[in-house]
Amino acid sequence: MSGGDDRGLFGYPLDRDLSLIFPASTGQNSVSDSLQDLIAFDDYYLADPFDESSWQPDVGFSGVKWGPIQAATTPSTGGASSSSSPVSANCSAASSSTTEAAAEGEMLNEGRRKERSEAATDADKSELKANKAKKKGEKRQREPRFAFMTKSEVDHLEDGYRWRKYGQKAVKNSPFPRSYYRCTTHKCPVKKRVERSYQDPSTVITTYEGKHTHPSPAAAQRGLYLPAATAPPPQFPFSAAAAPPDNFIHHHRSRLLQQMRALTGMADGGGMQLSQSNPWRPPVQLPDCGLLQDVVPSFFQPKQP
DNA sequence: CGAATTTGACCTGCGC
DNA sequence: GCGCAGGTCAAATTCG
Repeated sequence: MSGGDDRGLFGYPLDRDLSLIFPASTGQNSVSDSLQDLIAFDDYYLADPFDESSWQPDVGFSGVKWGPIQAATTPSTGGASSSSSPVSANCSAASSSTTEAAAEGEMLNEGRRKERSEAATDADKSELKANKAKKKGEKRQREPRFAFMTKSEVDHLEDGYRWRKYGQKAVKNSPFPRSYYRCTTHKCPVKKRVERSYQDPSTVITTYEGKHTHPSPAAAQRGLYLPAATAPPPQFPFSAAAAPPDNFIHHHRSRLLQQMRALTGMADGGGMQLSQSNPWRPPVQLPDCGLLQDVVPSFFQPKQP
């Protein structure tokens, strides 16, 4: 982080800025503690949530290497022409496979259920075989994943969505188990895995997979989320208005600031000016598809003309 | 009593 | 083909 920058993400002094994002009820650490976390962890990210090109589409924890992110290696599935170029920053392209993958996964699960059921008919079984045959030769495609580390006492961090735990597994070379959660909203394909780092037990590693097809319940409850017609579902695990997981923005504050500066063409270290007419309104036009908007509460965003 | 969690079994993919 | 590890299912259990 550059020195001398005592302005927060939205131009407020840091304390106030972060408290806007993290209401007192959600904050576990003091702002200064969190900023220390930021410094400590900024170099140890698995993927940069603000740079889709760093999203690694098929990286399980076993395959994770800590360190700088390389260009995304998109899975080469049957003639896909993605080659080695980074994932497009285009929103629709980034989300295109989500529903298909979810449907496919559901089909496989359905097949398993039928297979296990003693009542499964021959017709069911043949249908299952057909499905399996269809799947054969197609490499199963995973949805993009995004992982981040958080210093926290609790494993399951509040992120505004409702999750149901559906599994837990022991992790090789780690005394801590990995928990599997699914979004409880009907037909929402998002899953997340939570595990504690064996290298630093105070650190929780959370991996999100997929994109929510609905606003966060927490946001809806507060009436902050725009209607679906005007606001697309969040492209990022966190909804626009819901509080992101604890420390998330704390950990990525420097990149948020960088991106904000890039968007505004502001020189590094320059403070942001707030609109006097509307103190809640940011002085910048956020991109339609930027991930940033999913972290920045919707009420910070300027209205479309 | 319904919802959520736990947990052992099972499936899949991958490396050898 | 075999074994291992990750991921998921679903019955049993616990919780509110």
